[in-house]
Amino acid sequence: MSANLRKQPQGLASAAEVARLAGVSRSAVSRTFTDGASVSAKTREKVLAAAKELNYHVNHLARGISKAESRPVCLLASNMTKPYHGLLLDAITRELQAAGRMAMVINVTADPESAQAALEQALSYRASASVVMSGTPPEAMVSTCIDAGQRVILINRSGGHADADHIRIDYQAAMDDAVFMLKRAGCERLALAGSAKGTPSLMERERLFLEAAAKQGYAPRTFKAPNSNYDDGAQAARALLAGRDRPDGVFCLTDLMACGLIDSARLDFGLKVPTDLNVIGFDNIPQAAWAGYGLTTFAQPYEEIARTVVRIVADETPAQVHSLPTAAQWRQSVLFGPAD
Amino acid sequence: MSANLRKQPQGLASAAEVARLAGVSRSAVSRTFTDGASVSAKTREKVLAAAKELNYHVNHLARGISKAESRPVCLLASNMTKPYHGLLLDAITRELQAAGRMAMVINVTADPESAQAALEQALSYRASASVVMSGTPPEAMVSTCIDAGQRVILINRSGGHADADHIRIDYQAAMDDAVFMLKRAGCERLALAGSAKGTPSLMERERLFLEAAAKQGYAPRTFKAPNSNYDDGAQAARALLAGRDRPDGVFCLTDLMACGLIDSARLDFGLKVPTDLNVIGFDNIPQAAWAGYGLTTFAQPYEEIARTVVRIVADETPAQVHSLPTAAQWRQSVLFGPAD
DNA sequence: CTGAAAGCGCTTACAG
DNA sequence: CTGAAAGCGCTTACAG
Repeated sequence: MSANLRKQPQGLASAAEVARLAGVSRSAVSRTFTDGASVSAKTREKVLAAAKELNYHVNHLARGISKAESRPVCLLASNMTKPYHGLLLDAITRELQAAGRMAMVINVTADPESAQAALEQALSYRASASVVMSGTPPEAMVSTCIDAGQRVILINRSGGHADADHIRIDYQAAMDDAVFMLKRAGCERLALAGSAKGTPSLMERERLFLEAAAKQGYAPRTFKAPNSNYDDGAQAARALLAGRDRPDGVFCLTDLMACGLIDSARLDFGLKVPTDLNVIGFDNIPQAAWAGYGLTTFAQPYEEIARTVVRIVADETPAQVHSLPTAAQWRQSVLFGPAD
Repeated sequence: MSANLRKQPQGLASAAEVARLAGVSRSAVSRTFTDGASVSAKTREKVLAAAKELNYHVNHLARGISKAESRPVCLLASNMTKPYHGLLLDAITRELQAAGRMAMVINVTADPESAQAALEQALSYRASASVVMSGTPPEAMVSTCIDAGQRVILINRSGGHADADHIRIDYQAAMDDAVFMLKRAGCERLALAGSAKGTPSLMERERLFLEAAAKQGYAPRTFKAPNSNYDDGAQAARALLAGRDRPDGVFCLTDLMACGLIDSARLDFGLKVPTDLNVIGFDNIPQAAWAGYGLTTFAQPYEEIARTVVRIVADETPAQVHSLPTAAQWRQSVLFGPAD
C-alpha cells in the first residue's frame, strides 16, 4: 500500500503482484518468462493465468539491467528521407524485430560531432550493439563502445576500426558488369557522374568503374558533383552532355543522380534514353522502376545486410569484415537486355 | 570483487564506483546528473571529475525504472521506404532527440495484428508515449496503454479513441485552394485520382475536394485506385485520360500518385503538363520538386507535427485533437502562379 | 547541501 | 523444480 503511493500513476502490474496472485514466488514468475528456465507445467500455468488477469508485461527496461539480450540495438541513421536510407532502415528494423530485438534510432545530422554524441547516447541506454549507417564516428569513440562490451557494426563505412564489424558490398563484379553492359550496347564514349562527397562506398564505386572501363579501352570523362542526389545528377548532365563528343553511355554513382541526369538529358538537351544515351545507376531505389526512368541499376542487398546485422548482434564471433554481393537489375535505360 | 565476478563483461562504470573515487555518497553522484537537484558546486566538481576519469554514463535503462522522463518514446511506423513516411520519421526522431528523448521504432508491417503486437512491445519497454504513424490499433489496446500511464498519439488516424491525442491536418483550406487553382488555370473538366485504401486522411481529402469542386460547379470524374502509390497514379491516368471528354485538371490524393499519373500522361497519352493537363498532388515529397514533375502540391507540416509530438510527450495536458494547417507549394504543373 | 536507507522491477547463483 | 536472498544500477523521501 504505502509502496503504491510512491509509484508514479502507472498501472502496470509487477512480477511481485503476479506472484502473489498466483501463489508462487517471485522467482517462479521470472522463470516463466525466461526461455529455457526450469518451471513445472503446473506453476507455469498458474503464473500465466495470473499474468493474463493482471495484464502483466515483463519490464524490459528492468530486465535489460541484468540481461544483455534484452538490451536495445542502436541505429545511427541520417537522411531517412532519401530512398536508399529508408530502404536500409526498413529492412534492419524489420529483421531486428523478427529476432525479438528492439531498435532505438538516433538521427545523426550533418553535424560532424553528432556521430560521437549519438554513440554516447547508445552507451547510456546500454545498447548491446550500435549500427552505424551514416557518419563516421571517431576511432576513439568506437573503442569506448567496444570496451563497454558493445558491438559496433559499420555499414559501408571506411575500414579503419579493427575491433568493429564491417559490412561492405562487393562492387567489383558490379562495376565490371556496368562497363560490359555499356560496351555491348555499342557505347563509344563513356562518362562517369561522380561525387566529391568522399563517402567510402561512393569512392570505391568510382575507382572500380574507372578501372573496369580502362581495361576495356575506355577513358571516361568524369564529373564530380558536390553530393550524390538528384540535383547532382542534373548538374553532371549539364557538365557532361554539353559540347562536342557527347558521351553515349554514362554510369551514375547513385540512382538519385541517374534520375537527375536523365531528366536533364531529356529536358535540357532533348536526348532520348537509351537511344541517344545509355544510363546505369546504383542502389535500385523505387524511383528507378518508375516509367519515366526505367533505370538499369544494381540492387544493394538490403535484406542480406539486415540479416547480417542480426547475426552479428546475436553471435559472439569476433569482429570481421562481411562482404555482400549486389545484383544487376535490368530495365530499359541501356540498349539490349541481359545476356543469356 | 566477488560482485564483479557476477557482472557480464561490460566495462562501464557505475555510479557507486564514481562515488567511491570522488569520495562522496551515491546520492551525490545521482544528483549531479539530475537537472535541478541540489548539489554544491564543490561536490558537483568532484563528481564530474571522477565521472570523466571513469568514463561514466548514467544508465538510462536503470533510470527509466524510476523516472518517467527518461523512458523511451515508441514510434509505430511502416512504409519507411515511402517518401512521406520517411519525412515524418526523420522530423519526429530529430525533434525528439533535440528534446533529450530516445526513440524506439517499431516497424508495423501490413499484418493487421501487428499494430497490437507493436503496442504491447511499447508497453514492455515502458515507453512514456506511443506515436502511431501507421496502422490502426484496436480500441482496447489503446485503452490498455493509456491505463498503463502511457500517452498514445495518433497521427492522421481515425478519430475513434477518446483518450488518445490526435494530430490531424486541416485539409479543408487546401482542398478549396486546389479547386481554385484549377479553376483559375481555366480547367473545365476536373478529375480526382482517388484511392480505395480507406485511410482516414485519404478519405477526408477525397471528400473535401469533391465538395469544394461541387461548390464551384464541377462534377469531377473519379477513379479509385487500390492504393496510393506511383503505380496507382499510372492506373488512374489510364482510366481517366482515355476516351472523349478528357479532363484538363486532376487532383491526385498523393504526390506519388501524381508522379505516376504525369508519367503515364506523357508516355502513354503524349500529353504535356500543364498545357494539356493541370495536375495537383499532396504531401510535397522530394520527388515533387524534380524537374521531370515540377509538381504543384501541398506540404504536410512535418516539422509542426514533430514539434507537437514532443510537446504532447512532455506535457501533462489532457488528450485532445491538435489541428495543423498545410501550405500550398506552387510549381509548374498548374498554369499560372500564385495569386498576389 | 548531504548521506543512509528503502525503493523500483528485474535476474540468478545457492541450497534444498 | 522451487523459494529466500543478494544483486543490478538507478532515484528519492527522510533526517540532519
